Amino acid sequence: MFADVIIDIQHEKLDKIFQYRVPKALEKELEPGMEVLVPFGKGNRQIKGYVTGLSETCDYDLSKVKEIVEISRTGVEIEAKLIALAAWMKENYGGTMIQALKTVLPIKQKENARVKKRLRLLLDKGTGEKQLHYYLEKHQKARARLMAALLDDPVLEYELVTRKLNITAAVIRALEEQRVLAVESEQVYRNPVKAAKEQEKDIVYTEEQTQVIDCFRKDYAAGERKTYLIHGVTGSGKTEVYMEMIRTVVDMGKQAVVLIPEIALTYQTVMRFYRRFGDGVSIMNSRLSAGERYDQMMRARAGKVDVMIGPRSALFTPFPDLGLIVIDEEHEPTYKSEQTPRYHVRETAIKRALLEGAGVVLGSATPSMEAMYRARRGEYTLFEMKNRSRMQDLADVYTVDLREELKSGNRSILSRKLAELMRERLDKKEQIMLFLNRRGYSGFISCRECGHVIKCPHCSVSLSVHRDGRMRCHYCGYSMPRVTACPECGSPHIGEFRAGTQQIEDIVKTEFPRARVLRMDMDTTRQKDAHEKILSAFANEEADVLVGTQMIVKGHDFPNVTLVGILAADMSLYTADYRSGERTFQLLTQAAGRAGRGERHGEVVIQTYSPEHYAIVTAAAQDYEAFYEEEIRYRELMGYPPAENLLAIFVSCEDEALLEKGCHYLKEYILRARGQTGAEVIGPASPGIDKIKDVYRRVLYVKAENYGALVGIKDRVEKYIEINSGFDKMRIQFDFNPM
DNA sequence: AGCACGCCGACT
DNA sequence: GTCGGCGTGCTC
Repeated sequence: MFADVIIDIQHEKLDKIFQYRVPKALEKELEPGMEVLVPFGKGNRQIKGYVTGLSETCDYDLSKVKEIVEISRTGVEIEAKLIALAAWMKENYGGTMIQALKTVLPIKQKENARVKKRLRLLLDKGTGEKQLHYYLEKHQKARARLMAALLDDPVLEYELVTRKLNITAAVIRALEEQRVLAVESEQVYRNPVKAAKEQEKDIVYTEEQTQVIDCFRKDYAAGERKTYLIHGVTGSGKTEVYMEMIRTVVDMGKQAVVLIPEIALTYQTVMRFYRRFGDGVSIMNSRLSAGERYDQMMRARAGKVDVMIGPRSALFTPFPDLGLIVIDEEHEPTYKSEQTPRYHVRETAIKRALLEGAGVVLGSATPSMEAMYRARRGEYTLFEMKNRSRMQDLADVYTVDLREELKSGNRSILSRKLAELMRERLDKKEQIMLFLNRRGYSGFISCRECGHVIKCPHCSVSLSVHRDGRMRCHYCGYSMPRVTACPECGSPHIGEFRAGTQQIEDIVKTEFPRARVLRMDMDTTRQKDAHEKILSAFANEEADVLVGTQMIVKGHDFPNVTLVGILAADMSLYTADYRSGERTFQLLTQAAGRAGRGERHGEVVIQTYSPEHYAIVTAAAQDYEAFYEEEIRYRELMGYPPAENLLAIFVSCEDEALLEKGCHYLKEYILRARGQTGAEVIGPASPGIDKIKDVYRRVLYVKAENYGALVGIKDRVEKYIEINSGFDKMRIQFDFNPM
């Protein structure tokens, strides 16, 4: 028997799998995930490694294969479980084991911490120069080079020295022994936020909250570990429920992970957890350096942390006894990784919970179609929280038909209704948010008179305009020449939808010269902290109107905002993918939730060319159920997730002709390999942008009811491209149920 | 990362 | 010749 082992050394060149023979005595015992001691290199020095897999065959020169020395018992089970999770991720999302391990294991991130290694000169200027002359005399070029650099700047980055100055580790070690320099590495334990634990006054829970908490406690005490979905409207007090659940597991000596979309990780949220759990809370965010992040992970591993709060990556916190995983704002697309392995946090969290005997809680005001679908099928336990805990009523929502505006001669981006309400607010000194939803916008064609949008006849998604003037489907590759008149009503007012935040800012300034306007988009937030600055300026009422993209709808509470204008709901409604309706509903619901968070009543204006579209009708009525029913019917009809499963295969290559050929062969192969699974192959098509940095890109979609069938196809495709050298020059990536 | 090997200039 | 420094390549 042979074992695949990864070596616990942080270096790129060793970042691969080594095969070892398994001694007969260990055959029974050895399992993937175990830490082992293996001989390595010329001197057979013994080092730590992790077993990632076992096999009967070996594809390396047998005479060179060495034997595992022993199973090392020092490494606790923590890593073993995470490695098992990595193996599952590799299997279910594609990519290599190394890629999976890198996303899962904190040890591998240590190399980032090492980047922080520095060299410090220990000699003063005079002695240093003498030393430099000595090296020059002795013709010790490398040492002289390093010495000269150190005299210029007594502290140098390790990385810079080895890369730019071409100095090997041997030279650095020699000078270190001579006490010429010291190698420093940052190894300080830090807890980024400190707060005294305050005794929070006894919270009074609503009936709904109590019911959810009690049900969870009962299950948990009975040893039942389930996945719960909390569908709770904004303001229903989900966070208190999470905290109470976490309390339950923490009191049992277990730990909890709380996942939050990066953007929602505000000071306010974090402080609430601090007040409740004191120093046992630890936070991960993108602001932390790799070293700090590693420290956090090590603190968790050592049992010094009870609750880890953070985005996606916090899911892999190496807790000794994980009890609960909470995923807040479960529907957020940031929970899907954009790098291989393209895992989804929801599915991966459920898998981790299963491996470690933990529970999972998903929460959202607008649950994703996937989560609700599973809940309806009984895979998750569903809780509904329909009442706001503080006495706030829902905002009034007006839908404005932009076609009517055009007919009555108003060509402005601000409808008469919106302008009128804005004037009213400005007089009352209340604040306004104008929201231009551009996420995923991809240049669709729509008629200004009747609202008709040009869609793919096969896939029922919008066609996108390309540079060559044709309109294309990003799923199946269907294309047609750009139309000049509306095929429905014959109107010539048909074209690409264009509007930017800049333009809107200008219009607001001309129409309301006295209003103070702030703009928040990619341009104005490029600088560090600009994001926070703009939001706090608006919160301090330094401006009357905030114009922005989707980034303004998350996080902060603005009690003085009583009017929210959604300028063009269609922008997200007609992005070229099957999730556009869902995304629009979520964004509109969230944006509407921004109005009237304080004492005063809020109003929302939704401007659209498609007021009859179900996503808009149901969002205006704040009716999730109705939206879900309509949307799931569309998904079922078209065979889109969650009704069926979709595998995207991205193929890229510098040679366009080769790429076309490769895609063709790949499609042929999949058609043969699919067998009786009933899988369908669509494409190849352009994945939106068909060329990045001179590398051409295509995408193939495989649709199947059964997820396992897709995994099977992925496995066979991986083997097929490995065997056929024709694919050597192509890069192939898999993405299950892409977002 | 850390070890061996081979190359090269300098010193005996 | 030999010695030590330095760059390179390899590790199942």
